[in-house]
Amino acid sequence: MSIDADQMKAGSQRLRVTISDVSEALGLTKSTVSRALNGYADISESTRLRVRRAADKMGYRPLSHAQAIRTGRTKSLGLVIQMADHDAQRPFLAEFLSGLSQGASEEGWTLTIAASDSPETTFETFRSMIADRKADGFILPRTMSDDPRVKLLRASGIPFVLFGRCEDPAGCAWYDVLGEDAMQDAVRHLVALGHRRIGFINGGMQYTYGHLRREGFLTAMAEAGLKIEPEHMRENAVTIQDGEVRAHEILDSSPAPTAIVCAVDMAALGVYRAAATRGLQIGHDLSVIAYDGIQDGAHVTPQLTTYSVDYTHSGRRLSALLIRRVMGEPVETLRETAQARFLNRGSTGPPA
Amino acid sequence: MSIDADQMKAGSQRLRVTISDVSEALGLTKSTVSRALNGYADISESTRLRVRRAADKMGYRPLSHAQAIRTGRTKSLGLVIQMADHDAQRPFLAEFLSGLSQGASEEGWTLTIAASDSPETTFETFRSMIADRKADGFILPRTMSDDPRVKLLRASGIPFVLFGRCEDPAGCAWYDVLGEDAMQDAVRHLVALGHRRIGFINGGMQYTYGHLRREGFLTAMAEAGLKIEPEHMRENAVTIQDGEVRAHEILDSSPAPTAIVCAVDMAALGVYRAAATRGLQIGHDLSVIAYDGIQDGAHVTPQLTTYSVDYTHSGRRLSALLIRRVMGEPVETLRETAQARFLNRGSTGPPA
DNA sequence: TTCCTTGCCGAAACCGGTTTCGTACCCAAG
DNA sequence: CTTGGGTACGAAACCGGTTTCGGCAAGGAA
Repeated sequence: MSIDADQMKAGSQRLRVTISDVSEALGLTKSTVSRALNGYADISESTRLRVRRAADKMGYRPLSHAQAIRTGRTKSLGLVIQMADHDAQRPFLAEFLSGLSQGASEEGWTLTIAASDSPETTFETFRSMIADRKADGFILPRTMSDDPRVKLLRASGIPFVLFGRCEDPAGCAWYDVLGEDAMQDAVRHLVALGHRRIGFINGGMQYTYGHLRREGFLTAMAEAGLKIEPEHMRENAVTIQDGEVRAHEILDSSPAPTAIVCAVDMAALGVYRAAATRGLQIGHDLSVIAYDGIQDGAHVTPQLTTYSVDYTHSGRRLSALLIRRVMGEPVETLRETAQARFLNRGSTGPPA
Repeated sequence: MSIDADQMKAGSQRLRVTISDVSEALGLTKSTVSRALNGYADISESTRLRVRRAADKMGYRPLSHAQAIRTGRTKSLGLVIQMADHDAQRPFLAEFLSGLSQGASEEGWTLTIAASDSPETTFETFRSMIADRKADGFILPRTMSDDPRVKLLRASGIPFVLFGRCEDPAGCAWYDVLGEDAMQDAVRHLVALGHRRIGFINGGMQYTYGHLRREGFLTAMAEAGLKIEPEHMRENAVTIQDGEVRAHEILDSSPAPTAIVCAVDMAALGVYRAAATRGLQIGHDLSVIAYDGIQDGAHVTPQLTTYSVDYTHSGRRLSALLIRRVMGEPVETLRETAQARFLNRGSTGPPA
């Protein structure tokens, strides 16, 4: 008869196995069992094994909130979703959450989330989660250049990890995908195809990624000896509508660029629309390369050439890093970056 | 000097106000303070007020995990996101989570989420969350006709609330939007415009909503004295691609319908594509009415006429209901339904 | 006056763990 | 044979709350 069966019979939770049950079954004290399971040095290897086995056999699972009262750690990671930019994060929110959850549960941790409808309430949400110890640390997606969340957490001494990077690295652990390298690579790709006039539609400039991707673009342009035309540069495009508007502006210039690099896929889909309106054929009259790898990019014609980010994996890494941070590892050892994967699809070609 | 200032000064958490601090400050015992704050009857109104005020002034916030050890309640709501159908839920996941979070935090509860990559792991995810008491109850979105999650939770005696309805209402609390009424209304609307041949593209038939919306459609068709053409009926379309395929199939029939009702917006966007391919003008050559109210529906031409569901509000109600359920209210009093809101936009017109 | 409620609060146990401290035991060194 | 130092575990305090139980004092009925 399994533990589950026992529990079911008891209705709900009567027969939960506690640490006392384990210790009594072994003729040891609670303290010994506790230290054995937590790997203390003053427990002999033999009893450690004995305890470990008995605990497993009896189906003992320590209650994290019972541990929390003494250790102060809830074993839960906090995430505050800012609804203000949920339009921008909508395409990968599900994958991202999935990754975070996987990374957390692999270590027996959980993911506690809260949503804030406005930037002002974001602060209050953090404060109350911190005050109530609802999370041991926080994941901060969409890092901004001057991020108030970072200031708050830094001042409060609460561990956190960025999805993105930070100019002032003090106290900051992070995971990021090198968007600047992707932008650079995109330009090189277009140059190799023969393009000389290349436009750039950037994403939100309040975020650090905006500046980084801009740098990447400019670097590659300079490297190729190409001139930067201000009329070919636009910013803050994170939706299809944004992209469409910016694309028209850029294509109104003369000479218009023969290719456009977009910092985010959504903007690129807007470029598709603008091109359709103008009778331009993507991949022929106008080349487009973007970044993110959202699903919709595979469902337009031609398929969008882009740099794909694995948001599931990103989430998993972020959770892993944050857990290590909460457990006391120094931030310096908790910084990872990765490269986006190039999806060479149909939206590029030699200039017409 | 505020509490926050005290805490900041202390570095991290040294000066947390405990219930003992409050009781000592008042010359009472912990037990009296506890009962006063929790509304026990054997505390006089005057001391209750005194305690309440002192607690507020001192910034006392009970730790939910400290309470949990005795009460057994974590004050957290569980949500397991099934990645299997995340394509279908992607458009409103953010709003939904936001609503859930709002509803939870309004009562001082939190939202704990986990993701399961496959239907098989879903079960395991629930089991481990239950075993570890990570949540006091669960929200079950996308209710299925024969839902294994319901069986599991019912058998375990764990409270839950459905986003959707259940044919066997035993132990089920729920919140749902009456999609069948919307489908019915959609048909009436089209009939009023003069349509006689109306097609129907349904969503996932494993879900209860599939059957309900089908009933709604059929009821209104019968009511209008219109014949049901099997060639005009399709199912299991939850993505743009699904909708596109189904639309072509239906439009290949002859006589083809002059209007199509879709159970989900995504499918309707597929109908737009099929229509474009065939040179049919939506709202003129072919009328379309759908359901969900996703953002994209406002960004196609013509704008999609649809029944809009407020997923934020739905989430908020679900949290509220589940909390009441966890606190012991009987399920019979915890069932709510609402109507979708008709967005009469550009995708309908009289038959050509 | 006495007795019995009733109202209101204190004392202490309890929840399920963790952590500090003390100590019995064993072995090697003096 | 004593002494010193680890090793490995037990005893008990502790974390921050909740809940049971008991008792004191005031008030009403007998």
